[in-house]
Amino acid sequence: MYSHTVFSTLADPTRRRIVEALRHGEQAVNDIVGLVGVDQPGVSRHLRILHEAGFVQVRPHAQQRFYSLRSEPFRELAAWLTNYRIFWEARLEHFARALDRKAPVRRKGKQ
Amino acid sequence: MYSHTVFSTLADPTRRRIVEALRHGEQAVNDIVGLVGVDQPGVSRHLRILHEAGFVQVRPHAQQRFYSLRSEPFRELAAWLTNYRIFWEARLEHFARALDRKAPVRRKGKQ
DNA sequence: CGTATATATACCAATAGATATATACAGCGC
DNA sequence: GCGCTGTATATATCTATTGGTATATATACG
Repeated sequence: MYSHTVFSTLADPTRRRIVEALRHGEQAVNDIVGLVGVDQPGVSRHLRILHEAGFVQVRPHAQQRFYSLRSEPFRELAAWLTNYRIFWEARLEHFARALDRKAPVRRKGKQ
Repeated sequence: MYSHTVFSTLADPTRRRIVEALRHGEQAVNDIVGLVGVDQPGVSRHLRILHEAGFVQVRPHAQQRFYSLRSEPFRELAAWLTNYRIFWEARLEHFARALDRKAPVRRKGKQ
């Protein structure tokens, strides 16, 4: 068995497409199949990896299984990235502005 | 030839250790060897991949080559992560606070 | 109870990536 | 010029992952 990390999980382009497909809400497996262009067993295998890595959760309903994203790995990624924030500081303003609603940034003209 | 993405580049733990080793400034190849626990040719091969992926730049000096981090891939990663910010919003305060020096967050006493 | 549908798993061939060993090349000091 | 050190590349081997086909399991429905 192999334990995937956040990065190795996202290293596969098919899995990134699946994550992308789940961005706006939960999807049944077959819906995902139609979106990512891999056959159903392939999608199921990737979903298992995504599940083991904590990226997705499942909600069974009838014969279908609805997958949706979990937040933890994204937080982990954000935390990792924080260590390197000096390298994308130039874009921090952008970033910060994205948070406006939640915690407005005080622009002080570069101080 | 294989073109690595930001994620597949970081998928390898040795490369993450190399990036980590470069976090606080440039290092010569042999210094990195001592830090990451892989033999020198191995480090060189990983450095090549990191270079091709835009993670590092080189400054030759005498026989040594000093490697240092570039910002672009980190910005790319941050941009990707932005699409999923709804998933780590809970931690945004933390995040935002990390920026304090640059753009202080207006704490509204949790509102 | 039997059939259809949705999903998961097993097995396979092909491929990609990692590590180590050996080798080549370049700059420096003597 | 010669050897020494630092760095890069080539080769071989090994392991892990991918995607496909076929099959198994589970739930719904008539």
